Amino acid sequence: MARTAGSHSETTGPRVQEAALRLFARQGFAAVSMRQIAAEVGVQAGALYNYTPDKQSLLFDLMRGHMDALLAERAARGAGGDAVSRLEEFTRFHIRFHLARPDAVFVSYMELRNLSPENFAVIEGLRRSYEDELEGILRDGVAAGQFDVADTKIATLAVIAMLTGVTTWYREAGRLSVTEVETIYWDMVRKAVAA
Amino acid sequence: MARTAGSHSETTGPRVQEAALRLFARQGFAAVSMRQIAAEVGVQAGALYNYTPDKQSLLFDLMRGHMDALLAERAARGAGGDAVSRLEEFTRFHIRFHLARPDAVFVSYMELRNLSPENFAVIEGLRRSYEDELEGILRDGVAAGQFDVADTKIATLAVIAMLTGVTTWYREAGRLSVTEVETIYWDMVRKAVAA
DNA sequence: TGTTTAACTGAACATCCGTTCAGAAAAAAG
DNA sequence: CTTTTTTCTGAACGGATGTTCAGTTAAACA
Repeated sequence: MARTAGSHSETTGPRVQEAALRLFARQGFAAVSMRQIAAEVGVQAGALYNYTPDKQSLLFDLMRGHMDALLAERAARGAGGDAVSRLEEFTRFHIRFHLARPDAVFVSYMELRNLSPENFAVIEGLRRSYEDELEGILRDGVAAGQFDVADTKIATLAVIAMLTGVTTWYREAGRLSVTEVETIYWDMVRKAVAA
Repeated sequence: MARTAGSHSETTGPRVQEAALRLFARQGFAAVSMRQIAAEVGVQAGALYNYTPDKQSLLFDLMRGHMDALLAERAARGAGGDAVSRLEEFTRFHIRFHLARPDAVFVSYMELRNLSPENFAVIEGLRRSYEDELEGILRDGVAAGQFDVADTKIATLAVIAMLTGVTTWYREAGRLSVTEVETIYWDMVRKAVAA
């Protein structure tokens, strides 16, 4: 028996990606088998190879998709105003974006070492360009006398680490809304780099 | 042929732990095989079971050892002074301790999901008690009017995330000494929670 | 309608996995 | 020296792994 009723390429493809993302986030890339992903989709393992050349590409495509979405949404926001308002925009955007896709964030931060060297270089480059935007804001603020940080590169990484950490504890059912969380973190970021 | 010359329990035991820690940090728990660890030690896979009941215990023992060392060294420091000086001590200690054991930090933060539920609960409890100490400092500072944070629990997690993030970029061969890094982070932490 | 095409099955491939254990050999004890 | 004990080997266990592929079936097309 092959190809049971109601199966279509257009729905199976995305479902493979969704199942892989969810499983990779919960168990880790190396601990998830192709048969497990296939079972989640409701298909035999061999059928997955209609949608991905191999397991490694499945991971890479998820990560690149996440980074592309991050940079695309970021580029869509207007970057006007002075350094302080741009930093607030960046802070709120980062929290909102990351809290909306906890699985993709988890996979993108935890599975870097499971990428092949070439794939790793691609993801690393995308991440770098995101960090560079924040560092540019900090540098502008320092030049304008609005910020005071000893080292803009370190401050960039410190701020991003602090903001991304929100994904480890935030739960939708919790007592705080995303906007409230944004405001609490913005308060700390603003003071941390203030002149 | 068995038991080649120069093999001793006293040296093999620690060597198993060291090899496991290094490999888990570089490849991840699930991606490392017992045969790989054994090869690193220079022994056959079966011999590992003289030193650990199973692979899961190997991971758990590494994590518990790390957390025990963290709490023990923390307890050894005198916790005198006002909230500001205690926070500075905590900040500098956290950075120094974590930069000294990058592999253990990496494993302890990345492999939590590979612990059995019971083992996870143990590690989580230890981590919680470490976080509680920082939250206590923040609460005291708020009560004394020295700090101003909207939510001490969130501020605790934000500060720890920021500080632990240092392990992702710091390299011993880099341009900054550990003490310089401590000072840069302390400057940001101090301002972030300041009244 | 019949024919083509895309999607999927089910079995197979070689290889690796964690773990066990009888037996061998070196070190320690007497 | 001989005996005991500890440490390790080497083979084996059942099962899981990623990936391939000939064959089957449902959908799309003519």
